[in-house]
Amino acid sequence: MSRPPYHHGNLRAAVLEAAERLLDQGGPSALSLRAIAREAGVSATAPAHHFGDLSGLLSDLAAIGFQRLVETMRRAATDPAPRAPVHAYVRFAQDNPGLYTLMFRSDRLDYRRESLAAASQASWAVLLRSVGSEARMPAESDLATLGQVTFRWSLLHGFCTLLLDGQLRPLLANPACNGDPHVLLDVMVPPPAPVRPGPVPIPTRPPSP
Amino acid sequence: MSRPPYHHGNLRAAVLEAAERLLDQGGPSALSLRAIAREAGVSATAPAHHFGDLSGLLSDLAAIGFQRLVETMRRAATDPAPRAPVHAYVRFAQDNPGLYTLMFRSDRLDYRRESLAAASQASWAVLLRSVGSEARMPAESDLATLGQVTFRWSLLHGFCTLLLDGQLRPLLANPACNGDPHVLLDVMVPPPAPVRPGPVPIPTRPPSP
DNA sequence: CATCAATCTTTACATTGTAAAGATAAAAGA
DNA sequence: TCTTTTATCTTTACAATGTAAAGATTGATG
Repeated sequence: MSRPPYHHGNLRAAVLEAAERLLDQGGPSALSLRAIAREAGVSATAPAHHFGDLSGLLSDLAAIGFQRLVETMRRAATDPAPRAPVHAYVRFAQDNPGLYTLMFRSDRLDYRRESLAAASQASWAVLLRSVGSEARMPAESDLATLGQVTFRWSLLHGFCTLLLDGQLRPLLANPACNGDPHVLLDVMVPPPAPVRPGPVPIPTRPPSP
Repeated sequence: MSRPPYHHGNLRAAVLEAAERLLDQGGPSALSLRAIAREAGVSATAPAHHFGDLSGLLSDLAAIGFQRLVETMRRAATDPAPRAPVHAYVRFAQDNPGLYTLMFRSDRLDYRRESLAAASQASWAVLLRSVGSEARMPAESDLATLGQVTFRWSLLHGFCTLLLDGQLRPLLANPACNGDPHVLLDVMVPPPAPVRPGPVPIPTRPPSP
C-alpha cells in the first residue's frame, strides 16, 4: 500500500484546480476550504498554509478569472466583427458562470491581495484601450473617457449578472428570443431607438397619462 | 425579574427587522440565522418556524427590498426631471447597499418562494411601463421592448453592482468625479460621444433626437 | 552528515444550519 | 368553565465549517 507522499509538491496549483472543479460543479457556495481540501486529496488545513485563509484562496482564484477575461478580451479585440468583444464578454460569463460570479463577490474576496489587485488593474487597461484611451489607469483619464468606460462595463456586467442570476429568464422565455441571450444582447447593443419619438432614450417616457 | 414572555407575539416582523438591522450594519455576510435570532432576542431556532430555513428568511427580506424599489421607482416616475428614475435607482442602491446586494444574490435566495416571486414580478411591470410598454409580463412584449428593458436594467444594475462592489473606486478617485457616483452616472447616461473619431464599436450613442 | 526550514497532518474549538423533542400559552370545543 | 388542541417558542443534539496551535515528515542548506 503506497500511500500518497507526505509532501504533495505542487499543492498550490492542485488546490486551485480542485477549487475550480467544485466551482464549475456547484457554484461559489460549494467553495469551502474543507471541501476543496477533500477534492484535492489533502488534509483539511493544508490549503491554509498556501493561501492564508479562505478569502485568500478565493482571491487568487478570482485573479485567475480576471486574467482569463483579459486574455479573452484581448483576443476578441483582433476580431473584425464590430461587436465581437461584447459577445466574447458575455460568452465568457456563460462559459464560466461560477468563476465570473466569484470575481465580483466582494464579500468573499480580498481586493487588497496583490494577485487580485494586479489582475483587476490589468482589466482596467484593456477596458480603457477598448474605448480608444491611452491611459493605463482610470485616475489619469478625462471625464468623457470615464463615462465611456463606465457605460461599457456597466452595461455588459449588468447583463451578465442578471443573466447568471436567472433574472432574465422571463425575457428569454419570450418566443422572439428563442432562449438565446445573444439575441437579447443584439437588440440591446446598441440600444434600439424608442418605439415612438420621445424625450431622450433613457429618461422615462412619461408613464402614458 | 420579569423575563420576556414565552410567546413573542409578533416574531415574524421582529425577525425581519432584526435581519435588516444586521444587514445595514454588516452586509449580507452578517446574516446568519443564529445572529438574527440573537438580535431579535429569541432562541436560535425560533426564526426557522416562521421562515422554514435561512433562504426562506432571506427571500422574504429580499421581497421587501423589491417592494421598496418598486415604490421608489413609482415615485420617481412622477418627478418631472428627465433622469430622475435613473438617479433614484442608484440612490436606492446607495442607501440600501446590503439589501440591494441581497436582492440579487441568487445562491442565498429561493426565487420560487411566493413572496419573492410576486415582488420580483411587480418590478417587471414597473420596468415595462417605464419604456412605454403596456405589457405586464416580458413574455408578452415585442423584441424592441425587450431590448429597451434589458438595456435599461442592465446598465443601471451593472452600475450599482460595480459601485457597491467597490469596482468603480479607481474611477471615482479621478478628480473630475470628486468621489460622487452621480457625476459618473451623468456622463454615462446617455453615453458621451467618443473622444476621437475611431473604431468605437460598443458604446454607440443612442440615436439623438 | 547534521541542522534548518518548508510543507503537510492532527487536534482542538467556536460558530453555523437544521432536525427532533419538549415546554408554554393561546385558541377552540365541550 | 374546563378540557383539548394547536400554534409558538426553547432545549438539545449533530454534522459541517474556518481557523488556530502543535506535531510529523521531508527537502534544502550548511
